[in-house]
Amino acid sequence: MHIQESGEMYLESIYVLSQKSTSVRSIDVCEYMGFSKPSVSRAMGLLKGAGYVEADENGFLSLTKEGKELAEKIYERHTVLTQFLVKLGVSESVASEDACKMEHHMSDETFEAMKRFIQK
Amino acid sequence: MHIQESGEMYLESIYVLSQKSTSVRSIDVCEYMGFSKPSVSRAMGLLKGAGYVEADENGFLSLTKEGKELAEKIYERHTVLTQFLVKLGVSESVASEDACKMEHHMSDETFEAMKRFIQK
DNA sequence: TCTTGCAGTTAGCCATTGCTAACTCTGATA
DNA sequence: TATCAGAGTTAGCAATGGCTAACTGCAAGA
Repeated sequence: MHIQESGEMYLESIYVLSQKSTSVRSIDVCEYMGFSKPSVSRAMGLLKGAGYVEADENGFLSLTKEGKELAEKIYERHTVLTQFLVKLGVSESVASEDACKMEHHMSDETFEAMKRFIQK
Repeated sequence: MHIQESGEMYLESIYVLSQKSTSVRSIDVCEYMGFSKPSVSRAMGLLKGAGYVEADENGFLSLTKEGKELAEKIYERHTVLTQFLVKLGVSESVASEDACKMEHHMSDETFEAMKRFIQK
């Protein structure tokens, strides 16, 4: 199942919020991402349909196995890319900001090369 | 004047084509980018309106001062980013492909850091 | 009980950016 | 001269992904 950059951002947000709190609702995603309720509602519907997200009867969101794998992948890219840029001399805040944008636009090969770089 | 990622790609294409040939037409941009004539036609209209591109009475395209500055900036990012990734151990073809996507998504600060890295 | 407020959904708008179909215009050739 | 091909434009479709307005449904407090 193909997923867009925006879908990756939503998954990553749910993943991050899940680590800070035991329950994540759509409204938490709204607040975290700065998007409106309808935008998040539609995105959740799409991600549910694609099998990445589930919601229980109270509307609490959780990632499926596939959703979690993808979210972890993106989140790892975010953290590695941030560290990588900081190691290159970029300021912490700009590094995190750029990581957020660049994380969706690189191949596994490039990512692995950056990972090797920060490990040595 | 704000410009989208797609606009940057069009400017970069015109810039690259201008260096290979003395005259660049819309149809050359179509062939180079793999887009249809209407897509390129509309993009040229927008870029003309935004003051980045001009066309003479024969339809030959040229970049304005602002257009050229922007195109050069993007093109420099492309070449520096490609070299940077190759230096990190990424294969030439993947480096160029990723550079094409990432060049639109990084701050000046990150770009300068990458430039410093390849110079040492 | 009635009302109020919060969470979520539905309907529909808008911009971006690709596309095809079909048109115009111009210049070259039969 | 008449036709034909190439370049460019216009009109309009589709998907993506934000938005607001307005709705529903529920739970808690007056």
